[in-house]
Amino acid sequence: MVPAQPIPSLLQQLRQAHPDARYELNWTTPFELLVATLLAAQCTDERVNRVTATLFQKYRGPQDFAQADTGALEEDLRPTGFYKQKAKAVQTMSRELLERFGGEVPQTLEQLVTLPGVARKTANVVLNTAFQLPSGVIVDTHVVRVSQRMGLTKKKKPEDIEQELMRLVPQDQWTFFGPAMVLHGRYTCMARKPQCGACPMAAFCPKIGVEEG
DNA sequence: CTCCCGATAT
DNA sequence: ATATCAGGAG
Repeated sequence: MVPAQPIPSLLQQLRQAHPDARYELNWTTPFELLVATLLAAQCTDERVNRVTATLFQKYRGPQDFAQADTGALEEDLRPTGFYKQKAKAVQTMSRELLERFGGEVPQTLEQLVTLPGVARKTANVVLNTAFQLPSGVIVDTHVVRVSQRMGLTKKKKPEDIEQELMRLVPQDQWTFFGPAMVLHGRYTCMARKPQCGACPMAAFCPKIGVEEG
């Protein structure tokens, strides 16, 4: 599909609005970012950061998560929601990381996606952010919503939307574009009450299906 | 498509 | 009190 406005100027405006767009999860190693991104499923980055601040002092690497008591880990992860699934995912992911990848976070999307709890969004966050690799475009709930509102896509499925965005946006922009769209969705183009009056991207938005804002 | 779940906005 | 937020697996 053809976007309402040319992509180059859209990217330029987006860069002006979010000059140093980056993912807002706190991490010090690729492994920590991987865990934090797993925990971020259905949960705000802010809450994940509160949990990981203490979590990463207690669990210093995949070894610690692999050997942890599952019940204790569940309690540590409780505030992020879906804590039983997440504890299981983090623990089995850590074990597979040790067994199959020598405890190192793999640097390809194909390998990352084989880990439990890791799908394209999580893999792209890790690759884009920790390794600066343009493996794909991060498509989370914000990017889905913003892309649709801006008329960049009419697709519904995140994977289809990612394909469309990868086609529209030059690859060397992907690691900027994803995080910038996330920030725009989080702070301006919100799901409930989009700030259309103060939106820097308004010129690129057909405002179709956007309720009063 | 349903389930997983706590936290915050309304 | 209840709706909404926000990914992945089965």
